[in-house]
Amino acid sequence: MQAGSLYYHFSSKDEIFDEVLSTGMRNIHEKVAHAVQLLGENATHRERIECAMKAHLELLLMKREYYAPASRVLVHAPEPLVSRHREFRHEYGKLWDRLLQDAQKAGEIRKEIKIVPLRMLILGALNWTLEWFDVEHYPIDKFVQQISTTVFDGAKAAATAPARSVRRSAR
Amino acid sequence: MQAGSLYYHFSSKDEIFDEVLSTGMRNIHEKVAHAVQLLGENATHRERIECAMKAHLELLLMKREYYAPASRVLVHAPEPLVSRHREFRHEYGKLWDRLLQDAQKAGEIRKEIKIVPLRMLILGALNWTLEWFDVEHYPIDKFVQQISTTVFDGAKAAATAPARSVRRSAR
Amino acid sequence: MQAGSLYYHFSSKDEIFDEVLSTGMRNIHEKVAHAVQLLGENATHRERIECAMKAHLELLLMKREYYAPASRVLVHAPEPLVSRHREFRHEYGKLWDRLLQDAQKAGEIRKEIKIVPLRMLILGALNWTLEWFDVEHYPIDKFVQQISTTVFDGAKAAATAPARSVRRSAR
Amino acid sequence: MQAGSLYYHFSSKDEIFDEVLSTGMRNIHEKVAHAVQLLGENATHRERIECAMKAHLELLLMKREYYAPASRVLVHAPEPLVSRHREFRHEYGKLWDRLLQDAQKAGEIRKEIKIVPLRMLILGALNWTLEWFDVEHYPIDKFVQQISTTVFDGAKAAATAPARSVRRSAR
DNA sequence: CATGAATGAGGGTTCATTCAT
DNA sequence: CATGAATGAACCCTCATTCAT
Repeated sequence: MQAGSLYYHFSSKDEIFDEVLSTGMRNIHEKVAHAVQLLGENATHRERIECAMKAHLELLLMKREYYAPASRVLVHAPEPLVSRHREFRHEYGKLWDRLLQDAQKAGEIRKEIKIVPLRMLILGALNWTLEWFDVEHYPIDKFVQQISTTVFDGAKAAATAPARSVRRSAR
Repeated sequence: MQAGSLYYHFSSKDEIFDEVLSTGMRNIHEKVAHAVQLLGENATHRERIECAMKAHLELLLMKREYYAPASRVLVHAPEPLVSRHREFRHEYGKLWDRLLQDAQKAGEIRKEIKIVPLRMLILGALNWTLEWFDVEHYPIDKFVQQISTTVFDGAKAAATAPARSVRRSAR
Repeated sequence: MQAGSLYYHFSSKDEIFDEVLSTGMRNIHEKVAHAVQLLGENATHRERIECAMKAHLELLLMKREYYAPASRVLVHAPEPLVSRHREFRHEYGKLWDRLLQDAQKAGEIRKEIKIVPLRMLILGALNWTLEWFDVEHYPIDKFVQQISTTVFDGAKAAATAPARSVRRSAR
Repeated sequence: MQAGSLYYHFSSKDEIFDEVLSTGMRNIHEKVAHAVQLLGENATHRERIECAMKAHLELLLMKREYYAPASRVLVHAPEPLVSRHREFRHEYGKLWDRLLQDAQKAGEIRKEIKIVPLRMLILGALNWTLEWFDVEHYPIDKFVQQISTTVFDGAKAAATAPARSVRRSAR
């Protein structure tokens, strides 16, 4: 296909951006929602969240050629498009917030944990994989499991000598 | 300053990239190392790690105008430059690995936790803030504290009913 | 036509150089070959050579706007292109050498005359016209005739008193 | 020396051109005049002309790094400079014309030969060497001798069967 | 006298876009 | 629908020139 031919289907590059970006966002949203739904009602909330992580990460890394540029390119798009995209992201964020809130309500996540920062922590860790994760040499599942373990169970050693005891200095 | 003026100081756009990218990397490395060192010997490992998070995040977000484009631009740089940059990242990664390993040796992080994925989780969460964090409306410290709490202590509710026990049927 | 438009047809300035230079060379080669061929079999070798001179000179000077820059520009072209061009020149040189050799074999040029320097003498004289010849004020034919007379018959006075004998004082 | 430093000595690039081009012209003029003069009064006119050819060619090819660009660059210079340079060339041309005319007056060159075209023929052949002559593999003297032989004695075979006899067709 | 630094015009090139076919 | 061709703005870069020191 020649460059000029695009303009029969789209009226500008930004319109293509729009199409492409929202498709990407929609795909990830749908895949994650679908994967979680497939788990059925009997899964624990933690299982659902791990399932969401896995679905998100898999799509991201399997379609890396698509998602890596897309995330870089968004910033150059014109404002109306960026807003629309933020909408989508926001919708998608709500999906995660629901997952996390449900877990919290069910007692699988502590009350003191704030949902939004937790969501950003998780999605940040997941999205950043585009910059470094090597699918060839490390299984996606394993990384998901490690995030889950760290985030849910915590990295801290079992409560022997409380690290707290030392002085809590510096700003 | 006019576009042409740059070429007195640099011989090509890529050389500017190189300078800019490596300066950015060096600055962050130095700032984090320096901040941790200032803590002194009496700090717990967790405190050192929180301090590193804070230093990293502060530089990233205070010089956002610099770091946001830089992270997007790297991919367009010519290979030799990208390699050099990976070196720097690697060096910086080792700084974090040392912090985390020391914590693990000191018993502040569980033996089962793998250091590299943990580092990637933390740095991913930190770096991704460039995409969403709003310095005006939320204090950096607080986000650092939340990451730390989640990552160290875990998001899981206190060990009353083990989440695992819930498992019944699953899909 | 705008500058940018060229890049639909060529991928770089050097490619344009290449096209332009080789077309120029090809045209001159073809025109000269064709003109000589049109002369038919009955022409003397001298006539053929004069005809080649005329064809060469006419194209050069009628398309001066093209050939004058082209000859200046070649030196700035990248090596592979320069080599290719030397090939063409070499081919063209062989055309002249054939004309001259045939004349020599037929006894129209003395045995002692070396063909290559003779060719370079003639082509040098012809090509240098780009620097000075004024088509408006002097007929091309006449210059060709003068070159021919000089080169074939020699500028020397008829062999009455051998030039050597003249040696007296002079200046 | 830095680029800017030139502007203490010259006020523009064209002024440097001017200096450089006229120096080049002057040098060649002087060298040729001097060489001919050194020959003394007893030389034949042909010897003087050969000597001029040799001096011209030697300077041109020994200082090729200078003369080759100079001849290409002249055309890009501003009009006043080009005019001045034409003056110099003209002066130099007169030197040659004198040599040739003297030879003609002395009977060493036939009356029918026109001096100016002859001069242009000779200088064209000499100057064009910048484009092809390989000093490493061929002696300058020998080429001079060959030009001289061709131009003075003519390339034509001794008058046996007059080439003329054939029909003088075409054109 | 020389240099370091800046400037701005212009050249080579890319790229989003347009348009006739 | 698609293509070949052209456009013009913008980018990277060079180079003649200027100027303060």
